[in-house]
Amino acid sequence: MITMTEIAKLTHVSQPTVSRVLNGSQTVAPDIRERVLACAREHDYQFNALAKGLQGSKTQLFGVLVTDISNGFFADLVKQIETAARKSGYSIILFNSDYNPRNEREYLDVVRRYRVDGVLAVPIRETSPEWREYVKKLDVPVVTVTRRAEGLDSVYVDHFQAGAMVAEYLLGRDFRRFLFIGKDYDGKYTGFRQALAQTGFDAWTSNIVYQDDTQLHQALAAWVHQLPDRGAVFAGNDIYALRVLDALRSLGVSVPEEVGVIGFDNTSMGGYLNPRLSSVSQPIAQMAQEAVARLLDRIQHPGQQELFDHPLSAELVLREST
Amino acid sequence: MITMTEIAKLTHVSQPTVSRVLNGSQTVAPDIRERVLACAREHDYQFNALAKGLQGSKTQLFGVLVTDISNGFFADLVKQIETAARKSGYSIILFNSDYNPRNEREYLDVVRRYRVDGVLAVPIRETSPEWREYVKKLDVPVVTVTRRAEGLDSVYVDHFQAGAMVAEYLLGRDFRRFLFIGKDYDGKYTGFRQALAQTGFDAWTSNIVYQDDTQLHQALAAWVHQLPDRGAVFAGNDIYALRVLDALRSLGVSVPEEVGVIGFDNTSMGGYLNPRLSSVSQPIAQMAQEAVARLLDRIQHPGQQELFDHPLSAELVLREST
DNA sequence: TTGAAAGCGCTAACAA
DNA sequence: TTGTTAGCGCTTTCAA
Repeated sequence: MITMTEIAKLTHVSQPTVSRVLNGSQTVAPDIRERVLACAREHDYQFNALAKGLQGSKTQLFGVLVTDISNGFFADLVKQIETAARKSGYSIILFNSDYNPRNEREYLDVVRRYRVDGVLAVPIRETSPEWREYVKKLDVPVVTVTRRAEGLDSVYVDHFQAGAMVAEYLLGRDFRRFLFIGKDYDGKYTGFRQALAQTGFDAWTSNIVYQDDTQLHQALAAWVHQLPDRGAVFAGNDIYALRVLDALRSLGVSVPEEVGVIGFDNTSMGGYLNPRLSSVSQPIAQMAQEAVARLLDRIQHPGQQELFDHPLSAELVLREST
Repeated sequence: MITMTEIAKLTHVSQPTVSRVLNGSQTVAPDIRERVLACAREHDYQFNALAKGLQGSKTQLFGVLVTDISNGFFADLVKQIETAARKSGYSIILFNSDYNPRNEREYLDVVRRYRVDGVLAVPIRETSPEWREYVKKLDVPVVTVTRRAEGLDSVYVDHFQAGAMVAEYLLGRDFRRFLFIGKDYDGKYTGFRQALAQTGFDAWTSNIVYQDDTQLHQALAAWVHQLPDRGAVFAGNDIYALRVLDALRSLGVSVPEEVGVIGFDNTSMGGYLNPRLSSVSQPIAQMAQEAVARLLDRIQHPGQQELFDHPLSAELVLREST
């Protein structure tokens, strides 16, 4: 691939002059400019981003760490991030932690090796103080996406509030027993429970941690069986919801007549399922844009103090399943 | 971030010696090694990948171009590619062309700027001679994934054969009229038609290009209406299939009794749909691994002539929808 | 308006 | 076994 030095030789000017032309400096004689540009075009010159990044800090690269790109929600998120980044001339190096903290830690190192200008991360252990300390010590600005991390810039949806909103809605739809699919420390579940507790339904709600389809099937069967009232399942994400729907179908339980189901993330398939899935929608594009904007801001104004911590709100998308 | 030169100063050795230690050279005195390693650890040294890539060619970076990461199939593919690449110490720069040739073209330039060691691409216009010429002229090895590009290394599933397989299967299931959702130049459709033609069903098959749900709904309604026999819809991908299923449901058509539906890609949701979706499965992990292996091979042995063009075979995954 | 020179962080000769 | 030197491709002074 041709370099500035080579173009300089071919056009009989100095290499810095080539640099000036190619970077659009106005202080170059028109004839030289023409000659250089023509030569660059002819040889399809592409600047060496590595050399550029070597002295100035700007590599025009973001590191993007997600937990699982094969989850439609994160796939959408990455797509939006890529789009937003590209608009500012940034490319993204993608990492998939697979919910493994070891990977997450390793990728934060890799990201530094490439001297990325910033990092967008979907953290696994955003509540872990050690993790936050580690991140803060990095010499790269990091913005946390979809989850709030204390002391770090975060662009996220308030899961606690979203969970409460789901509870309120389900109560209004005359569901009286509740099952959450996911971890018990999940903010959605905390908010969900608390809202239910206020109306005295605390005792009627439980959670199960998804392991595999057989386990889910059995747990659901048991739960459905002991239902005195109409129950609702709140799935931690749409993938779980899809499986719940399938399990209920094979159990012969009608949705939403006997049991309601609501998902989380409002992935695009939801609108086409049978029954169509109610779900909690997160403003993915907005999150991506704000996160990128915030990161660019941090890059342009390093050393700024105030944290960015502005939760976005989720929205209920109601369909047939509730 | 600390550099080799700084470590050299702190430990009173020369910078190349630091380089030797950190690269595991055995020709360094144990005490010096210890001192240097301790210092590097203490300051959390991370080598500068840009500086490294600047002279040697190896950046340990792959460019990965896909058409649409938000499609579950490609999301899976990217995940597998990332995993396979990481095993060889590679990171990936991700690009999403959104089926826009202009983007594709631009990203091929960006990829060169970062001096990636190789490119894995899901091409949009793999049949276009200009595109192939352009790619061949790049000084970066490119491996085409999921689609075959004449004259380029390609790791793909034979869509023509897969389409023929679908035709054969559907005929065996007593379907007698056929509708393909997708472009008429799609290899799947070509193979599908040809196989049907051999049995005299050519006149009974047509295709529609998906635009939006309303259009799909109307086209399906018309098609269903004029069905003299039991018909089957072959969707170009599972996303289309999901929409077809939904449209048929709202048309009151029962699947698979009146109309069969088969998808393509066998994305994970298929097994949970109602009815569960038959689909054509592509060996994603295998494709990713072979593509990465092939690319590494090209990088290690540049200038090798023979092309890699070995189609993998697709597999029918039969479920309730047919 | 242009060029010469230095230097970013590293690897790769070559010398000692 | 270690250090010196040069150079990858670029930007950034500083002179001319």
